Amino acid sequence: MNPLLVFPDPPPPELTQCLDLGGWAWKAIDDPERAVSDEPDEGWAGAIVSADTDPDGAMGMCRRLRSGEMPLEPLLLLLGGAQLADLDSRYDLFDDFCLMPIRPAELEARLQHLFWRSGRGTRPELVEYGPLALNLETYQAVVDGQPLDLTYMEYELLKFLASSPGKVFTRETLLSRVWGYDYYGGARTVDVHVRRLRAKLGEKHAGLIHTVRSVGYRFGQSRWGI
Amino acid sequence: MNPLLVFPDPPPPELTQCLDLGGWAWKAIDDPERAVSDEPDEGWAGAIVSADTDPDGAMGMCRRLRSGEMPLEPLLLLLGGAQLADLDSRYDLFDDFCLMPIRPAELEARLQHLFWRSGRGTRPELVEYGPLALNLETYQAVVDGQPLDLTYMEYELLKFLASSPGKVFTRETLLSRVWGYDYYGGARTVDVHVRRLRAKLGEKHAGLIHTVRSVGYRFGQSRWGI
DNA sequence: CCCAACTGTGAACGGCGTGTGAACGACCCG
DNA sequence: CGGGTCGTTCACACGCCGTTCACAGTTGGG
Repeated sequence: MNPLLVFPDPPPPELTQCLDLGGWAWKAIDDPERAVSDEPDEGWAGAIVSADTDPDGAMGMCRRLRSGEMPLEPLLLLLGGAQLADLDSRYDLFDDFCLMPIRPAELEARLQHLFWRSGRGTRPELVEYGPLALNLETYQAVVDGQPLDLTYMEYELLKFLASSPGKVFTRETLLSRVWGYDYYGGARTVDVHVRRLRAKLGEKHAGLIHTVRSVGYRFGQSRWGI
Repeated sequence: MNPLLVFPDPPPPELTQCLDLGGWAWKAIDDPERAVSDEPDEGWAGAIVSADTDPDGAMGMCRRLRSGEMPLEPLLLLLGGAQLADLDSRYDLFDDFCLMPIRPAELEARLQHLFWRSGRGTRPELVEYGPLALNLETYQAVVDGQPLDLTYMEYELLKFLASSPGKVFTRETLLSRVWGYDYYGGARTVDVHVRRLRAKLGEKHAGLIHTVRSVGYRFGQSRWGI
């Protein structure tokens, strides 16, 4: 997922701890200018501004993030109970707030709720390996920036393989995990799908899927560097 | 000001104390039916649902208040820290939540923020994507400057799809999010509505709604990342 | 070097998911 | 009560896509 913009730098340790625990990507920024210059290619997923150490700087940061031609959303404000009075008639500067000290479960719920509200739902999960990237939300696959036109089963198979790079799967395992536990069909089905996947991956990347003779298939380099 | 609907009856004393202190008008309701029958002439200003004594009843109340043809907004949910886990994927049932025990200043700020949002809202009143534009206030849809004559369900479906361009939605997801969480009906309903939407969008823009075979539907080009 | 086992490949079949037209039923309005 | 609108359901046809098969190609061991 795109990283969250976090202010200030360094952020409160209890905040970073919660974010890391929840699996959120984030990047701390101290200077409003950096919000633009250091913006990731895919843009910010949102922002968390902590007002505990530098309230004025925090509110200034909110203003800057909201004033541009591309207002940053969603924006979560962290503050102490004593700062609640300062919020009056400044409701345009943030989308939600959370009182310190942080309760991890509350922070997580507020983030989830914010992303749900913003229409993006929960964060899109990505599966990446080298030149290959799978977006589980849009059902899109990309190699070297080129989108792949995969069918449903091709996508599911590639997703399963790429989720465990280096691991060898037997045909039986693939059939039961990708096709379904109760699936009963020929093992050659896997071969054919692998062949089509390699064809669509292109000559350059067909080698991403290795054949392990007498065993099955493996995605990506072996973990032992073979 | 119109009164706030408060659940349950009687509400927690610390809640009524806060509301009275802040000068909010309110009226306690214990039966979801009463939400309609006892509705003031001017309508409810919003709702506060407390889940501390009867969590299941509270969630049921939220559902009822949100399911009608006129969903009640804004809705603030009060709950204990232990109930945070139950919120998962129920983010459509409330607009904001507040942890117990209540801190008066926080409750006040959340109410103010909620009413600010519902008034001039951070909520986008426009949904735009390429040649398509939806005016959420006037329920009007426009493609290439040409107004579309959409029915209610067509509009809701298009709005939901266009709010998350690129994301693939299963028919089940669309039924639960557009038609309602408790809707039970055939998945082919979605197909027919999509077909009519494509027809009204015209041959030129029918492709805005893509079919993702074996999965569902997607609006717009699949953008990478988001 | 030879053979057996395994895998890649092309083609063909068949199932199933989807598009489409039409009909039904609920609801509103005159 | 009758006409119209809108949402839902049904039946059917089409075409994609998963599966299977036969055969050619490849690998590795004896």
